[in-house]
Amino acid sequence: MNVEEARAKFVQAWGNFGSSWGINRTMAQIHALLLIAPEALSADQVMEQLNISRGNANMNLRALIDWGLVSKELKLGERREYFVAEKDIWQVAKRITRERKKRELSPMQDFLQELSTIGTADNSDEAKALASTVKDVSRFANSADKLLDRMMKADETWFFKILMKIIR
Amino acid sequence: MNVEEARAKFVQAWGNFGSSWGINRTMAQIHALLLIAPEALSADQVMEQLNISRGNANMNLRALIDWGLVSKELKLGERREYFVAEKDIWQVAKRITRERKKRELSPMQDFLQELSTIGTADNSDEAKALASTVKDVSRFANSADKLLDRMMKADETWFFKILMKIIR
DNA sequence: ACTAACTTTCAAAAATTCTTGAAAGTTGTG
DNA sequence: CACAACTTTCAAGAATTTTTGAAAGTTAGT
Repeated sequence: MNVEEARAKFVQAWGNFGSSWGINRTMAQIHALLLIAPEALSADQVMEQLNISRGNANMNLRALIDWGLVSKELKLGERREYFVAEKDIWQVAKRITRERKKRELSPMQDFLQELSTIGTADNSDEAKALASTVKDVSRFANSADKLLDRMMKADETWFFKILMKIIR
Repeated sequence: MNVEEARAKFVQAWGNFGSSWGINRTMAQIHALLLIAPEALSADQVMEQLNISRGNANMNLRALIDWGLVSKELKLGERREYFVAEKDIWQVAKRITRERKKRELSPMQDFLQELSTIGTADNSDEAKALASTVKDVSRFANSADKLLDRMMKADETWFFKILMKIIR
């Protein structure tokens, strides 16, 4: 396997991986492409290398910027925008965690909070089972929330230290 | 909000939550329905409560069983199968983690392993950038793998203890 | 072995999500 | 301002994923 093949495979694999994680295939592929690019790439280079349309490239690049995974880079005296990926994997993990937490965990917590205030007047088995499940899930979600917050404040060294302690 | 509304909202919300986590909406809704059901439900009851077809109910119930989140329950002298969800949220989290790890993390690790063996003969910037990214991602994936393994062996009490230590 | 009571399968339809590309928008330069 | 060089938008089309429902399969009881 030569380098070109390996690069293509990496991009492909990262795309599949991403799509099983709620990040769409193209967005993940662009991310992969930029992760292994020695230099910043223009939108046109991304379009050409992945064989995707201008609109698609633009939309997904913007999404990557939203997530904090990619940033624009301007070259002196050039009109065109270039893009670079954050290369530090620990930063990447933290940013993905932050976005997903915001989009998925927080709304769920708000919702559980809202549900937990329903009338305690009803004594049916249905009401009891619901209340109990809501309480358990809330407790779990709150713990996860705290854990992720702490993770995101930590630096990589600290993270690996904790990790080592946990896995002995 | 009465109990019926609250139950419906819970099922709905769990469905959305699930679908942002690679578990399809109906599968997550069935799971929610069973989580808050005081008693085991038959396939027909699930179909009726969620307004879905027999095929759909059957397929997703089977998937939930595959994931270890639901089990069949036979009532004496009855032909029909009933279904119950694992109610312990910690168990639920562990089983979801186990499945996703198996389906998503392991293939990625295998793939990175394979890529890491590519010829070190090539000295281009492209080759160096790829090798470096692959190495970093591998290291991260291996750590995550170990952490998750350990988590899955732990019991809930132990988990919360560690958690408290981490989040102080 | 036959039937009735269920469960499972799967090809086609529906729903959802992603992609395209052309048109509209923006911005730096002469 | 006018133009060229880009970037952004978005409605329509394509691709993918999910759902349906009827037919086929299974199993317990007689």
